[in-house]
Amino acid sequence: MASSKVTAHDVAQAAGVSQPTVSRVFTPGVTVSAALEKRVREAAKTLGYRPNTLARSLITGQSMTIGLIVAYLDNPFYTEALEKLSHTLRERGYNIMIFMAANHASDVDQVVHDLLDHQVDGIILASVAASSALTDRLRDEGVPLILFNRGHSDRSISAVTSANFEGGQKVAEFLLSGGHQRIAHISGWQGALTGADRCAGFLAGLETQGAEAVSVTDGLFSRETAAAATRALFASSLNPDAIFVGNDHMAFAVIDVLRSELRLEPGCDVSVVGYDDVAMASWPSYNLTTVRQPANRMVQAVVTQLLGQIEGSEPVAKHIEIDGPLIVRGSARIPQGWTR
Amino acid sequence: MASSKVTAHDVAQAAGVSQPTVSRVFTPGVTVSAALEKRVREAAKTLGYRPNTLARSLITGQSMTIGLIVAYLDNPFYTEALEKLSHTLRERGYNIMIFMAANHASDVDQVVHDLLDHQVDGIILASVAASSALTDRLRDEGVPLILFNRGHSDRSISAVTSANFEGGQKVAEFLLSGGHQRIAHISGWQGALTGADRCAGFLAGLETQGAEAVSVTDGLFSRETAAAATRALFASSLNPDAIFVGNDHMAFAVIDVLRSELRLEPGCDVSVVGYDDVAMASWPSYNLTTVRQPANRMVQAVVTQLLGQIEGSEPVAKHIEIDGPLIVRGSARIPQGWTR
DNA sequence: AATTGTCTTGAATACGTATTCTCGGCTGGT
DNA sequence: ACCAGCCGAGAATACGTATTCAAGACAATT
Repeated sequence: MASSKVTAHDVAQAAGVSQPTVSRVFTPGVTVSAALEKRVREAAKTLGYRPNTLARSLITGQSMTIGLIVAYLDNPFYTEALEKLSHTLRERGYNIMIFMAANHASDVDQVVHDLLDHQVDGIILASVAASSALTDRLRDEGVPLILFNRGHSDRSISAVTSANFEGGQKVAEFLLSGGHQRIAHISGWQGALTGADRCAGFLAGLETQGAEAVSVTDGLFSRETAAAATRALFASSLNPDAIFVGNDHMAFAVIDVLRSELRLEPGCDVSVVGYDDVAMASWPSYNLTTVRQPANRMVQAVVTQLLGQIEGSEPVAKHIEIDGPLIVRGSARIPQGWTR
Repeated sequence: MASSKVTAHDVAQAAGVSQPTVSRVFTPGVTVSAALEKRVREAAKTLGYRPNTLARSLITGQSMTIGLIVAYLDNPFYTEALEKLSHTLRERGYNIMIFMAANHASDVDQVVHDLLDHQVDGIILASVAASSALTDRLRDEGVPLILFNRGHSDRSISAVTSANFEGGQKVAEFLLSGGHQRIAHISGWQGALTGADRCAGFLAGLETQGAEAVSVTDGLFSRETAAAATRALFASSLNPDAIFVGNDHMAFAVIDVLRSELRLEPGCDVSVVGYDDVAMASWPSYNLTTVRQPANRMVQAVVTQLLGQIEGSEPVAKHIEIDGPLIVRGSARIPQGWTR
């Protein structure tokens, strides 16, 4: 059967052909006579030959590998995305080299360098910011980069996000239609465009109807920070009747505090709206009204754009925003006659 | 600064030395005179040189890459483990190539072959079963394999699990001490040793005290199946007063059904115990009593064992079981004077 | 029938690095 | 002062494949 290391030479010898012929048999799009191809394939099969991807990559310059950097997986939105990314890239023939990076620029830079050493064909940054030193380096190396769920001021680098500004607006409209008077916002991390845009859209949406938030706090995309913000909010005299939370992950923490510490029931005593629509949002315990980020379409967009840049069919960088609907559940009062 | 592709030859030329000297500078454990080393490092820095890992791997036969195959990430226990694995392996100088595989043997085989083509130094299977064809192939190639949170009857392949049998026993003891009379079990998938061992330990624990489960159903590690099992349980005349659920992920579904459909409060009307102690188990909404699987220690064990087999310091395969405590929270009645 | 062209295949080379081998120079011991 | 031994660096080679180049066979065109 298969011995430990079978090379193209071994197969060539067994089939009575030259090594390049073996290579041609395993290279799509290259033509070999039917007779030889059959001999080669048989020899390869009995010897258990499989081409060495490393050697192939070394010469073609294509590793067929994508580097993926993720900051954290606490937020299930990213695990969902990771799962879909993995499947989609695999369908397209690419592999994933994954790294977890703390969100410090130095750590990210280090990880990117590691990826470049491995000759990855492209890099996806999921919820991680890219320093300009880093983008310069990548441009220089000619390795495409794309941000997932993270905006970037530099339009020359690609990014896929949901329509965060519009999403924020939708929530504002929904809460105002519900007749809420004292609306608070526990925002996503303001250091990220994702968080800032949702916040800006929300505030703009309120302003359109002459309203204003009674409180805006940065929840830093963290459960603990959001929980603390909730306690502070109700310890003050503000007495909010609605809270828009920058993502579902934080919204769950807010609901937990409301219910178990403040004895307030979401949807009755206070309205809570999140952002993402992760699977857990539909679980009965939370039943969270939230803006859906369509992970499927976002992942498709990321893959299409990135591989387009790699393979040259879509060389120009793009910011892609994907619109998502407001999913109305029970955690926030539903306006009379709301149909949208 | 850095141009697109800088090779060791370029650096050698710039520093006025030979290519092998450059290689030696970047190979730990090889000695080069201080003067030359300095010249080489400076030239490398100004040119922006970094060694090409592919070329290095091709010749050394070490890719410094570990293949990781995961079945699903719905269960947060695995995302937690993935995060820790990533950090730990990176500290040890290894990279991760990740694949999601459906739990069909054919899919796993395909993925493993892809990994082998990439010359990975070792493979981790997380909650995925290994066919014997596959283990044979790996043994033949000399690539170490280790199972994470999955047992295997063949003792010649390594595996790290928690002490599932003992964990099940602990739950039995706890529930019996709590005076429960009609105890049901919604087990983990019986096709996996992990699920079967917990179940066996649990039943054995009951039997020790002359008790017996009123019902045992296979929950298949799935939320939907567990939810359906719960409904069936209470639609019958069994009227259980305690349910041991095969993992936390399913236990959350069970609690959701109990509370939102059956109007039963866990910890008062029914006791629910899970297994894993994922982060969510401590959230106020669930507050789940559960057996902790110490992800940290399990990951450490996986990495130590796998790298030991790769680097030859620990060549013999091992089954490692890691004991975890029962974490008592509010979802199950606490026996009088329980201190353990 | 002769010539042009196409198609197949083997020989040679390249990819970028690590390692073996060799040689020159240097140290240290007598 | 001489020689054994050692160390450091360059030349050559290897890793396993894809690709270029040249040559040969054969079909097609005039």
